[in-house]
Amino acid sequence: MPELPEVEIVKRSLLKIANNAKIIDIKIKNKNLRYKIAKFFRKKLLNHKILKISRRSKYIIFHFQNKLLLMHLGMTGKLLFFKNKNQEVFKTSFYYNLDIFPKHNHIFFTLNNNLTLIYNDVRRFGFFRIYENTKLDEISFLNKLGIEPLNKKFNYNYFKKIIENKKKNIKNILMDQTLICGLGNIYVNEALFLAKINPLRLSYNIKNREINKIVRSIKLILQQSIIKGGSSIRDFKNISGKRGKFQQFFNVYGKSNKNCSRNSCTGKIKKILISNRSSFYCNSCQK
DNA sequence: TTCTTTGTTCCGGA
DNA sequence: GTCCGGAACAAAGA
Repeated sequence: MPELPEVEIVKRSLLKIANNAKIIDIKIKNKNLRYKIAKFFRKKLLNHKILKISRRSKYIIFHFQNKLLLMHLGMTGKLLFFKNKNQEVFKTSFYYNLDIFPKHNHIFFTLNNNLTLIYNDVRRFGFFRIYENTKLDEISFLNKLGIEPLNKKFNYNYFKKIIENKKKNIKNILMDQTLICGLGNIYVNEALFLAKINPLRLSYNIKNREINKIVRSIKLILQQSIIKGGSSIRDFKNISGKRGKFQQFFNVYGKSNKNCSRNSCTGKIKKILISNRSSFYCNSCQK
């Protein structure tokens, strides 16, 4: 499941390999992603040069002259990079125990640097959308997003203001993309473990030192994961062709009934549903 | 056949 | 009007 760190890795990979390249062909094998690929998609991007590639939350933005291409990877979206002689350069992938099947290759972008970029998505919950003569803050997917958690402005004071007036549990606060963006189920679970906070705690009851701890845990877990190359679970390869390793360091996600990994703790990892999402936490050290 | 997975959006109740 | 939780939605694999 691509969350902020994985999307950041994809962006960095794209920057190295596709920035300043011109799109010289596009083949669409399946239009039916989360939103149907728009008419004239190919025509609108053909012979356009990628001037810049940026990330906002879990979205990647390709910048062209007077045009933007917004990409979201959904649950299982990934990019494969091939040299034009069909040699695989590397791939970005995010899921458990499954290989990448060509039948899920939906869109092919041929670049003028001998590379072909392939969008592969098993569940087709990802999407592409083109915006012409549009500013970033006019895009509805982007202008409702909250603060980037790795931004310096995301700090104790900012977070305290967010949570003191809310009547939600802390897990739902962190999952709410209009407050803090880019965190998904995995990193929320991991950050709360690190901060020793029970995911069901109501936000307005959380003490000042705990607020501080949560902010620091979020930043730490995201930074660590980016450094380790994204957490992809299996088969993630970054620009150097190496797999992401962060998944080996999960402490709670998917660890139901396992012993707590904290040295001083004898608790077990519990799995509960919060707003219909699996939530994992230690029943002993997360208070 | 049913359940699970995700982020986003929509809707009803408080 | 606002806030919040729950459900729906997309597709496919187990």
